[in-house]
Amino acid sequence: MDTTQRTDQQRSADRRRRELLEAADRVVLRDGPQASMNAIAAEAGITKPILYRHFGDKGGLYAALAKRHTDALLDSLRAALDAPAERRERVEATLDTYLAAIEARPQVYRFLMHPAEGSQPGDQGFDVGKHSAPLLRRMGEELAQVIEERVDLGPGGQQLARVWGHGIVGMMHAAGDWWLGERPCSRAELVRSLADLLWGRLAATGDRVGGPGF
Amino acid sequence: MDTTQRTDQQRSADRRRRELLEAADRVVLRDGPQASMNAIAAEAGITKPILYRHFGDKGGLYAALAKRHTDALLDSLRAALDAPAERRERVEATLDTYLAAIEARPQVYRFLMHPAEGSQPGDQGFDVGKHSAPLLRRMGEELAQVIEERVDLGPGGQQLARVWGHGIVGMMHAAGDWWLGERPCSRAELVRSLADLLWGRLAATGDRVGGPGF
DNA sequence: GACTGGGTGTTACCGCAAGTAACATGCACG
DNA sequence: CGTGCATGTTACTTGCGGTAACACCCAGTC
Repeated sequence: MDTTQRTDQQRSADRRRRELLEAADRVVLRDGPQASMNAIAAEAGITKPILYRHFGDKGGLYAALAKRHTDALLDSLRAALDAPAERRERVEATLDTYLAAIEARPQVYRFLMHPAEGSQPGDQGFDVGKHSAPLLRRMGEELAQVIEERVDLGPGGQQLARVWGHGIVGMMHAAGDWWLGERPCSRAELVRSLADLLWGRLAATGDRVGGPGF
Repeated sequence: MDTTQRTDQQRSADRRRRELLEAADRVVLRDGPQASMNAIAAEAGITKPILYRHFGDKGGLYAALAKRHTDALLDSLRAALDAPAERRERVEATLDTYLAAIEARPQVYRFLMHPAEGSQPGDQGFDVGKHSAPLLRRMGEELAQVIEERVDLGPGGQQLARVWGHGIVGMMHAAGDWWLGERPCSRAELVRSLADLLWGRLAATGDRVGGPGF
């Protein structure tokens, strides 16, 4: 009855679970986010019900899979974010880390950005606003915390930090997504451009001469 | 054979098409993005095959529906963006317009942000980077164009404007999505915070005293 | 050695949604 | 009248998420 007790069976079950996750990983890497449970089970050399015993439903498998990658990516980002360097350097390193990750494994990244989706069994709660990928939310909260810790924003700073955290993450995500599709420039250029944006260059630059209106 | 010729039948087909779109709109507004073709057909008082005759497949209906809303939203945004006012005022008006729209009709907004998704019939092209909602892409391009027209960014400005367009749109989207879910502050505060971010307040604010490291 | 319990595995099925024949009907035009 | 054509239907196929029922293996135990 001791909860910390780990029997052989429990350990082997954990190992099995990890194997299944790795098989799922391979399928997602190959087929993208619409990988079916059947395909994943086949890749793991088993059949569907076992997957369901381990993960409950597709959302459960999704969550477990997403957690692995999200944790890994967040670790990298934290490292870049907490480096002992100037703020601009840290920001650029963080952007570059994220972009390098999505560039290296676009299928995984694509998978992570999609929530549970349809799932026909009865109307699930369906809270509005829940549709953004958990990865984005977690990154936003993480960044918010770092900002709040390290930047002196005065009163109301906590809320400001959270807005900024989610905003910056969204900027990074959307720009990265677009860049991945069109590849209009090098990664370094993209990083520079985004950092410039965050550094207020939009506000600092003058109007174009001869523009419309006056 | 004249392509510009419009027979009575063609006009009535167009009207029918518009009626179907409005029915679909109603269902999406009620059921969210997982609205089934059956439900839409029932709402329109007809049956599935007619929908398929008009729109090809679910993606076609999705695209037609999305286009209507996207066009409408983009018109509002253009109005805010092109107003004869200071840049900061225009930016705040644009942010507020977007946020007001998603606040007013969250279901529609949620629908717009989701691409075709799975669609099991054979692997469609499946280009990486195609997964971001068309609305986001279009808003990004639109904003990029406005930035390029009105801000003097020097050489390489076109590319910079595009990066910024997509980045700013992503910031707006992610922050809006998070805000819609948690409602941590008023819309006006959110607008102010985001505009502050774009105005470089992150770079201008000093480090926190007594922070970690040194 | 027989009995029992839990984890692993299977086949076969349900429900549901997308998409598709194949058939029926109303209506213009020669 | 018949020929074309758009509009509408019912009834089906396919594929996926998810589940029920049954079979096996291997511990521990009397």
